[in-house]
Amino acid sequence: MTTAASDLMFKTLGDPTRRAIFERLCREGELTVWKITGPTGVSQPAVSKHLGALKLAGLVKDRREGRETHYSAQPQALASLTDWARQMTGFWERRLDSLEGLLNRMDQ
Amino acid sequence: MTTAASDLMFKTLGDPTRRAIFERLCREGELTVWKITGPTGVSQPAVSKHLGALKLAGLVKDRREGRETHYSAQPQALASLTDWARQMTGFWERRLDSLEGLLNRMDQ
DNA sequence: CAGACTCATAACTCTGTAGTTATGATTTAG
DNA sequence: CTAAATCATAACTACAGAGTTATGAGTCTG
Repeated sequence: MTTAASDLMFKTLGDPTRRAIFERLCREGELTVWKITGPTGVSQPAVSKHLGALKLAGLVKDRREGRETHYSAQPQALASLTDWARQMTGFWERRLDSLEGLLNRMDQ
Repeated sequence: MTTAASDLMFKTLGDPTRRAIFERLCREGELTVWKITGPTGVSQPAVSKHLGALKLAGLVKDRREGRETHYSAQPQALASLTDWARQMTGFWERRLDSLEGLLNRMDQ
């Protein structure tokens, strides 16, 4: 049960600001905290906290270089999310299949 | 930009209780509010509110029958989620490709 | 019709957390 | 060495929302 992983994933990506930061890192690649803070509309400490949460969920990694920290996205982490979705759809389809089977048996 | 759809999706599935309800509907199929309330550990009004949120996000549909309401999962709605994930991974890979191309050109 | 059942809504409380400002720890520049 | 720059942490505030109880609306039973 990877529920624990996807649990943290959903919780982390639930916040719009945090998700916007992650999206930008996916589009633009590695960025410093300063550059990320720019268009977000929130303060630098707020951005740092969001980056900390994303890192805790394994969605980003950081690399210190002098006095600046570079963050980059780790989209592979989204696998636990798509896995969960696939699993949910699977349960649903299997139910349809068994229903179909039942109807077929009733037909005979 | 399907950001609006996936925005609501993430927000809705962000709550553990709500996600547990959705998972159960995927596994067990159509259920009444009463049956859903059972193992959740929360009150019936709380469950009703969660079901309302799930319905608003298009993740479940309801069917009234006498004095009881039957809810069932709509896993197709998860498409906007996996689409978003695919898009994010796509941005990332495209960046790797262009980096690779750049390195190749520098090699020559 | 009276009463039990199922669900939704209203009104309210309370906790989690996203935001703030202030400050400290490092690092670069002059 | 002093000052500016970059980021993280601490302490605090404020609000969204998940939970509660109480109640209403609609439905079946006897």
